[in-house]
Amino acid sequence: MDAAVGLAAWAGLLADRTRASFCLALLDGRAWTVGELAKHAGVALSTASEHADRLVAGGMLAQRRQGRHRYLELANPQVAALIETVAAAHPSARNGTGTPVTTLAAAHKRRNLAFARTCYDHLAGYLGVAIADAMVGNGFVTRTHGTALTPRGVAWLGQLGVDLGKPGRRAVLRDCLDWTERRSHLAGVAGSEICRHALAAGWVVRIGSGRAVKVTPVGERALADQLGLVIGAAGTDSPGAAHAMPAGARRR
Amino acid sequence: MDAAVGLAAWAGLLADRTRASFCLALLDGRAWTVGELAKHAGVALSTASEHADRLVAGGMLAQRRQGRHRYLELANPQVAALIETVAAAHPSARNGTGTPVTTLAAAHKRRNLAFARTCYDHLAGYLGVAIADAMVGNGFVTRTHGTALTPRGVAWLGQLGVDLGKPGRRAVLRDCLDWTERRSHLAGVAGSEICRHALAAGWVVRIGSGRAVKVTPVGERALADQLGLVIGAAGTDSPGAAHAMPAGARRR
DNA sequence: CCGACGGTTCGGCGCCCACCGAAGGATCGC
DNA sequence: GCGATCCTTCGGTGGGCGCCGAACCGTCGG
Repeated sequence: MDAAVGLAAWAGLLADRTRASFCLALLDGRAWTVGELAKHAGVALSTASEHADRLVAGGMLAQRRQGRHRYLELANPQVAALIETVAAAHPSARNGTGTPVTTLAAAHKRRNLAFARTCYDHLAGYLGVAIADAMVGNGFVTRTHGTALTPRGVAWLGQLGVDLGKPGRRAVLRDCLDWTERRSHLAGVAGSEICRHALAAGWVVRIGSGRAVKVTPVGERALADQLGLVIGAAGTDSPGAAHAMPAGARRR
Repeated sequence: MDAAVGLAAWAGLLADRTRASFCLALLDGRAWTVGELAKHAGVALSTASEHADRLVAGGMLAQRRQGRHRYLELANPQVAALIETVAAAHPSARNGTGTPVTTLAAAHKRRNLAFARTCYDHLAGYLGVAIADAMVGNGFVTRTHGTALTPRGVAWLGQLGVDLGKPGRRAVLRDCLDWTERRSHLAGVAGSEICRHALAAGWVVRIGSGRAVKVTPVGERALADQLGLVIGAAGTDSPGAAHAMPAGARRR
């Protein structure tokens, strides 16, 4: 009886078309913003916000607030597995429309596809995290007391032709949590300038119209020379890559 | 989006306290009448009848009409496994402070349930998990690559008089998450046959009308002989003997 | 300072649905 | 035939909740 209440409450979280749509979308293992989820489900932002509240309160989703964004993801792998199981098993799974339910395994594959992309105005994905790590390894960035550029790092940027100018309101360097890698990459003015330079110098080029980018041979050499960073042959691009991104949030 | 509708519809079947109560009750693998379910859930007969309609229409339950009775049971083992999984995993463990007003009788009932019960058509609870572990320990079941019956396990079952027959659609052996022990017990055809044999051979007998069972002296001897499994002084329906439950033996 | 933008809160609307009691079968035992 | 039992159908009621737009707030970048 008591168990029935709990079971009903849990099922109730999924028992709404919009919330179910959220959860299915989040099965890709990434974190989506409220706005992205709203657009995906076709509801107003306010509605999506309220649904997000309920899903978080019910323990189905976890959230992380970053700046003016609110990122939502499945609370844990157990929840993901459970949703997958239910979604795969419910009778109408054979919907015939050829839209199979996304599995976590498939999502991992897709992760490799989008191994490099832009996030706002800086680099993200595997590439972004790798660059961040390499800069720490080379002593250009320190993370001992928060994340900051070292004098050597400033010099390195200057040698690339990047002038950070006078300190303004925007942080010079900031960590930005990468939701495919679940680790931080570099944002802020420096992150933005690194991205700008990488594009300008032909280290990376955009793939299609989305946020995905790929590393050119020139870029591979430059990254190896400049940062000792060896990029594996990972980045296979495919039309699916851009499609895998949450709609919206592509700016600039 | 299409999938979201289906998922929401399916979850919606469980997203009601009364219907969830039905499904949980039906996890004992028996067929219940509408009247029994109504009384169990504490709703009017008419209400129960309507809920039964919805659950049948949604593919969760199957029905069989016999004379003036309408028997309801879970549609298939897959549905049973799904419900059990969801019930075991839903995060109502921290369901809030005040809830459970438990009577002593209810507590005893629950202890019996926790000790040994049927789950759909196989054994669950402490007993179910212990049997599963013992079968692994005796080399009858392997869990190296998923859970499977070994040749020795097949032979053991044969010696009990259990013939698994030809492989059909249903898995021969499957793990089923136990919601009191939070560990896996054995389901599938083999799990079902073990339960059937245990009841037929008088190893266990049902307590009252619910899912709870208790191990008989014959069963104790048989489990010790066959599996080297020593069960403490059996679960019983008498309040005084509740202490006999192998409290120290729980978990591992 | 400003405007742009993502998100939240609030009031309100409308619909869905869980529930009940009463009336109406259907089936059993006699 | 009769009454008893089990169930279904139907009308009505109440509450919950999904949805929206408008107002508001905090953050970002200039």
